[in-house]
Amino acid sequence: VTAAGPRPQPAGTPFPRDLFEQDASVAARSLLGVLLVREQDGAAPERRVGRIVEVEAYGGEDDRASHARMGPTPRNAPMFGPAGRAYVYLVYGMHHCLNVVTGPEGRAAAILIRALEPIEGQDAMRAARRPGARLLRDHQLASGPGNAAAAFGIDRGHTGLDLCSPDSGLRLVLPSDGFPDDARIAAGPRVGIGYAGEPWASVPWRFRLTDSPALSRGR
DNA sequence: CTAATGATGTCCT
DNA sequence: GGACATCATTAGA
Repeated sequence: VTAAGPRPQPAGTPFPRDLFEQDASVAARSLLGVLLVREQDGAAPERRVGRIVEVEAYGGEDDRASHARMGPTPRNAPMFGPAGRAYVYLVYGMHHCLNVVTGPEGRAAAILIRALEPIEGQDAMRAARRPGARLLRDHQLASGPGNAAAAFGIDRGHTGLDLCSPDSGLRLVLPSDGFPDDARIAAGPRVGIGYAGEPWASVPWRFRLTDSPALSRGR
């Protein structure tokens, strides 16, 4: 993964997959500032674009907070697959969460997308949220993992999709104005995984752009 | 503003 | 049967 800074981004350029072929915690940090693009679908005629502002890294069988902690299962199988693909799961029976698979094939790891700052297609995002949430400000449309997936119309049908391919209807795009400064990035413990015990409950694998208004509630 | 709680499906024990 | 990588709503200070 190369230097930050302005770069032209011709249409049809694939996202650099090698970014996801390193440790999940390193890759997660590098995902901050990257754009998630969802092409229009039947229900949402607008293109939707969001900047990733909050992520969490999850490891393999050793990470007691990871879905991969029990080894391969039908649900977590995508985590053991090739890097750069989507792993989407359902939490609490109703919310979808989008992850980017990292690491070499056979080694489970993934990055949870926890919050996005809407850049384009805010109306489509609002329409995709549950009825009660449609009076929100733009920066709240995708703040939180369940909210982000809902705003982009993501569900388990997207699992396995190659997020690095320019042909995918859901894909990643490098930021046209470069990666954010380290000074804007903060790390802290992951949310909602107290059951994992130490050191997993405290390891600082949640990364966020501190000055973004679109962060999730549990800072 | 914070705290409590119900919704709801899938996976693991 | 219990727990869950959560969210929206309601109740209370």
